[in-house]
Amino acid sequence: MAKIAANSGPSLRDRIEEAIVSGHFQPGDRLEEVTLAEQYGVSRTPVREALRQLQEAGLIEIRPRRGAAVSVVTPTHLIHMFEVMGGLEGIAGRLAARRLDEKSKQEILEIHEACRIAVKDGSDAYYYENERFHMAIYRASANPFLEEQARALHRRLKPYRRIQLRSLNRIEHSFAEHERIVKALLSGDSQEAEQALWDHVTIQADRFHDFLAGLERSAKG
Amino acid sequence: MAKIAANSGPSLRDRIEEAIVSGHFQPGDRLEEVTLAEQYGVSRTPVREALRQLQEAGLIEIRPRRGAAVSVVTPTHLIHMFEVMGGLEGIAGRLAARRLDEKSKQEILEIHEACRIAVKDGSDAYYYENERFHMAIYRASANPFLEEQARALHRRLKPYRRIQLRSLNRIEHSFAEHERIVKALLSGDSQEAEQALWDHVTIQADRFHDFLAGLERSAKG
DNA sequence: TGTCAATATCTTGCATACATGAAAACTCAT
DNA sequence: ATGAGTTTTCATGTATGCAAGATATTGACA
Repeated sequence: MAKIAANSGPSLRDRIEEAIVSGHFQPGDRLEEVTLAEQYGVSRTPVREALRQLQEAGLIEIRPRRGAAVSVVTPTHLIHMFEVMGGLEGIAGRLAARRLDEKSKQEILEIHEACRIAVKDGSDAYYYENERFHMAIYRASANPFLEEQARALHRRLKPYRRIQLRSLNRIEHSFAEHERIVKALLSGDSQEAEQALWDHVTIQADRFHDFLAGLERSAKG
Repeated sequence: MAKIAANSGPSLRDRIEEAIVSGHFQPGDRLEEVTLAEQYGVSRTPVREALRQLQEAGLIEIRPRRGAAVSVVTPTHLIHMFEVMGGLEGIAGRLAARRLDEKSKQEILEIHEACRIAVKDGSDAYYYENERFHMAIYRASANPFLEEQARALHRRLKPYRRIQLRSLNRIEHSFAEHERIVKALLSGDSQEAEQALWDHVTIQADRFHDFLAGLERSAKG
């Protein structure tokens, strides 16, 4: 756990969250107030406040008198989270198909083309464009509350999405699913858009499951 | 703002949340740390921690150096929240229809019968049984993460649900919608269960909209 | 040598004091 | 009387001290 530079700008809560989703703090790591306070160059009070917020967001768990630790996410728990993500994206798609205005339409098409190019550039480029694609759909739902909820969960699932994008042919398949989504949105078919997004997201949970199973096999063999 | 008895048990965060959703603190009310600390018989530190958590949950807004205030929920914002609620309940229904085990099935049927009886007893009894009905569906989804998210939002929408239950014939209509939901769940029709729950929940947003329009008309007339 | 218990250390939970910035009140000039 | 500038007040943001509980360590005994 290297020292992290102290400064102003993003809130302490955001900075610790970033350290968690980026993997700097691993699941199960204990987060001691004094240690964090030293690392970020502040006192315990703001650290405590940040930890309470992260607890509310579900990223860490605080047990009375026993301190905070990064939430351990089991594969089962992860599948549950991807189901909710799929549900939220599904609603976003349902609403977006009905409410798509010219601006959002252009934005989604533009990002979709960027995705097409990124497919050839490999994992990192596609990862970035894929993120923009999903954010654009949230926005197109014309429901800021939904957008906020979706973004929060999306962010929390970030590390796991990155892993599954590396699996075989996943990028090509992902892009094909995007095409189905775009088609549904443009034609205003809300039912199809919802289903396409649900499938697109929950398949990631399946892929992650496969990934873990593969890990276990190679560890044992 | 009457003094609230201090004791141990539910966390301060939960107690303040209860005071907000029950209407003890109204939207727009400023929440001063020292005042709350006195009311609950603690110091500012735990109050601050609770406020940070409630901010994360969206119930209050904290602006730097300007303190905390109960979030003001506009009708538009409320509709957005009901849409997300409808989406979450829809997913719960979709999953529940597929995964319904004997225990959940019996529980839902039992509560549904209690609802049938409560229809005649009026608003308060039905309000209570209705809540149990929805919780049972969350549980039947066999997705604890979804259950948690749904419960949190359900709780936040509590006050507005109560209002709309008072509108004309709403209870009878609500119960008819429940029957459609139960039927879909029992027949394992996940698509229909999802749609039924979406309709059931989002119609509440419409009713609330009508309610507000009526208020404005009578205020002007 | 292994297990259990007593003690020591360490970390959290809460309270309080001080610093800082914003809103309100007040003064003065026009 | 009104508006701008200044001052004052007050709430928030942060740091630190103290108490209580949990974990780790050490030692005794079987």
